[in-house]
Amino acid sequence: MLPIGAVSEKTRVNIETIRYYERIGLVPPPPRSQSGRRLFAQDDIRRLRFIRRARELGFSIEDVRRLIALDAGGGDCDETRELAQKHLAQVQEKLADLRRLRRNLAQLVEACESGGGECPILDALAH
Amino acid sequence: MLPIGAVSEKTRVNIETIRYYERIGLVPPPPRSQSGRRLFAQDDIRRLRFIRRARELGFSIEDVRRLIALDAGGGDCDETRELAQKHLAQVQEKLADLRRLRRNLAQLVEACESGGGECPILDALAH
DNA sequence: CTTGCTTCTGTAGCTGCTACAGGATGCAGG
DNA sequence: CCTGCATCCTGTAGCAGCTACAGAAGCAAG
Repeated sequence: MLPIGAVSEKTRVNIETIRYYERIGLVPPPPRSQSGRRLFAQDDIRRLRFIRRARELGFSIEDVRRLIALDAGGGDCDETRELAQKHLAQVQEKLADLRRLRRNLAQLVEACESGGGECPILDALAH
Repeated sequence: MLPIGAVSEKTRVNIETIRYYERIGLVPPPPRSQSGRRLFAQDDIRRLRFIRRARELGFSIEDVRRLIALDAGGGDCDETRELAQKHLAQVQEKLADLRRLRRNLAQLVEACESGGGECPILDALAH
């Protein structure tokens, strides 16, 4: 049974974030020492790592909740894949948006570099 | 002089957002009618459009503030370009991050599609 | 006069944390 | 045993950039 600081190091999840996850019910409230300090078991550490990896893959907290449920429920691969595919599609969309944005921005910067009278960036924003 | 609803339509900036911009000092408080309703002039409309375009290019509110100042100050092209370049660099970074993310996610989904025993996605999250 | 649209203010909510303040505990050295 | 520092606790507020109310008031047409 480890205190929150050690768990934070082991899982690379911020202390405040661990407490936050407890507050929103993403991890179960761990037992406490006599003086009221949290004491985490191996299972909690596993779950926190699971959460961190899912977050690193960009899943929302709500998605993480579902993934945890799927994992606990024996691991329904079809549902899991569907969730991941949906998320992947959103990532693709964001990528497309960001690429458009980059193109537009790069064009303006380029126009700006080639000089001229009025600043092309400010000009584009104004008209 | 137009009321906020008309301005919202003309600029395609949400009514609530216009009021929000006024609150944070991004647009100056317009004069009011006798009954206290905002009345916007052509200049306000221009500024709101300017802001919308800058926001669509992904500039932060603070950046927009600077862009407005640059525009008002005669349009220093060097400074404007620098701002835009910095922003462009951030966009590129975000793109790189998102591409990494997509790769990882796509790999998992693919592994999942080819079937097998344990769900590869849940497995990856757990280990 | 009534109906229904617009606008007003002020406040709370969203996501996912992060950063305090102000207090209590735990542990190691002297 | 005492001191001092690290760790932990709770509760609240802040970040970005809006959006969504509630509850009141004005305005215009029929």
